[in-house]
Amino acid sequence: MAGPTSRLLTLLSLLQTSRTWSGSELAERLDVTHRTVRRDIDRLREMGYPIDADLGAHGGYRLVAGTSMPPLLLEDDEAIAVALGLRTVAVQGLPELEDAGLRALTKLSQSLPSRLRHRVRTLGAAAMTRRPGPETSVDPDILTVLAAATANRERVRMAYEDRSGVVSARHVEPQRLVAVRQRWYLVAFDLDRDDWRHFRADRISAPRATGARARELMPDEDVLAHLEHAERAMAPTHRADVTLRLPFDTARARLRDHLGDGEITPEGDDTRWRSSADTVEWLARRLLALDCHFVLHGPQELREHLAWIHERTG
Amino acid sequence: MAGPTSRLLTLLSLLQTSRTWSGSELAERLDVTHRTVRRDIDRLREMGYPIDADLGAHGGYRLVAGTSMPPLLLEDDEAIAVALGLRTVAVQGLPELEDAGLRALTKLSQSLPSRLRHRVRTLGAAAMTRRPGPETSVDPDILTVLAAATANRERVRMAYEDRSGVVSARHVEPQRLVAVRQRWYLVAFDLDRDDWRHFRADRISAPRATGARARELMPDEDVLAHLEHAERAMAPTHRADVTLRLPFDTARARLRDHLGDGEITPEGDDTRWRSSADTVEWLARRLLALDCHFVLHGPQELREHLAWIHERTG
DNA sequence: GCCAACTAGGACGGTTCTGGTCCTAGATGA
DNA sequence: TCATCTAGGACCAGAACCGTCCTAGTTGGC
Repeated sequence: MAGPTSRLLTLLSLLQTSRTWSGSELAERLDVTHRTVRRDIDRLREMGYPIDADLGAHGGYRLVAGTSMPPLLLEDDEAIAVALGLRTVAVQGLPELEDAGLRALTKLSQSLPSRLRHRVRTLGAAAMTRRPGPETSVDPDILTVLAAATANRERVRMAYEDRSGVVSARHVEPQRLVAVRQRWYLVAFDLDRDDWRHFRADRISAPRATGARARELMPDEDVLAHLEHAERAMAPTHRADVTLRLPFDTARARLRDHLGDGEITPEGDDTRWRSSADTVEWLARRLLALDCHFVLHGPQELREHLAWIHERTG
Repeated sequence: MAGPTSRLLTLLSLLQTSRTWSGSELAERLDVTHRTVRRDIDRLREMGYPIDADLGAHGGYRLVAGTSMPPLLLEDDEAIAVALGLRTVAVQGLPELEDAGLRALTKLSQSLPSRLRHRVRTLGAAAMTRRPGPETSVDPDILTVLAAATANRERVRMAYEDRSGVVSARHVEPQRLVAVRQRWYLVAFDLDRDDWRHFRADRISAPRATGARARELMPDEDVLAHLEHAERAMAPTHRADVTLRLPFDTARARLRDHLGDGEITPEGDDTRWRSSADTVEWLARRLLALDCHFVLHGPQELREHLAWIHERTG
């Protein structure tokens, strides 16, 4: 609590409580003079965190939206809420965001104090009390272990149940964890079988990082190619056909890095997009997430579903 | 980017990516010497963020779980994922956590850059494509505006639709925003009617803080009393009867600050709890969130639902 | 229309912190 | 064994920090 650094963090956390603080209040809390408080405020502003000040009587300081995210300083229960929220996003989130959600969740889990970790686990179980849902769901704990091991390039031991229901112990070097539609796949080098394999995350149990470093490396394009056929095996049941009011390049950029995107072709100034999925809900979300105008050519179920959403969201 | 403070934040954000970083890598990234990196690491450790180091060749630093949450440094897409996750937690989350979720969401929304804000909104709409659900849902944006105004003690103008469907403009001083079961209520002083009122959040539209300070103040116990009868009017349809394997005081503490908790009475070393709600799902979650052993006396639907959960979660 | 209560920011000077350049010690894997 | 890491002490010049003065400008209330 001595240096100016931790004081700045405390100051930031106070300002994040979304109320105004007068200089005197802050000075008292931080145990420094008014002058130093203002110098600290200046410093935060220089660091890019915009702080508004109300002049005059009853004035004060307030953190407002800027151009970049300030560090989030969370209380215990807030951290738990964030962790639980991220579980739902990562496991059954929006396309394009499953990945970000999992990254954030891993980040948070890594530094989550153990007393909170336990609460997240029990509350997480409690939160699963709704909607069985057709989607095969994955335990978020398993996902975070895999994500951490992948990022850290550590070997993993785990149990895997293959397509025919046989469970076997595996020793792998994780290469990439990727969401294809609403399923998570781990692409890894299988040390026993001495070859690259992909594993459906919902069939993995009890994974743990061994601490040993992974050695094998696979270029990203090979990872994608490797998943292509998992992709095909899924036999999606709905097929959307849409004209996006987006230039081809923009459309391709927004769809970048996702599998199961189907065909993307230029169509005048617009882009034609044909994509398939298991549910119209998923197609609808994918489409809305693109955040652009579009003309839907089919199928009818998707059109109805979009109309229903439109009606609900105003 | 000059001072040691922003360097420490950068260092923290690097260490949060859940991989190990060698001193040289960090030195290069932060543009300082090895020695300084180690001094920075020491400083972080002194501030209470535990950093593990692997000795020897291929060693490196890694942030591990400690006793308190380090500031979360999020990328753009991660921030969006967190915001979306929190929306679901706050709007239809677990009892005891709706409040924390909303606090965190308000915190984050307040400092969310506008370019991200827009994306959160469209993606949020896309995420609502599932399950109409019986619960009356609230727009998270409305909740955050109300929460910020309440925390900041600012007056609010809004439109309100009363029980009979009549919409009127209101000018109020928000006092407290509280979740009773799965509904949010705003307790506020109505400036036109010159009296305290409570408003169901899902009937509020287009709220905006005027910037003027609120003056009236109501003690917390009065707020609760004021909501009591909203509470009664709800006519819950399920009534749980449970013996909690918890001392009376502990049970009361865990149930503290929540309305609709029904009766809590001591029963030997345990505690008897009778509570009602609209859905068995809610009762189940409430019960599981207590994280204790219990004996269920009824009703049968709840017993079945708990069995189903048990089966699903292993 | 004045005063109290705020933010904003300059000048000064003693004290502390910072961060590079030296070291040496100990752990680890190839 | 050696290369490659972390750990940490000693030194020191320069930078920063922070309290104690100031003055200026803004706002709301009485």
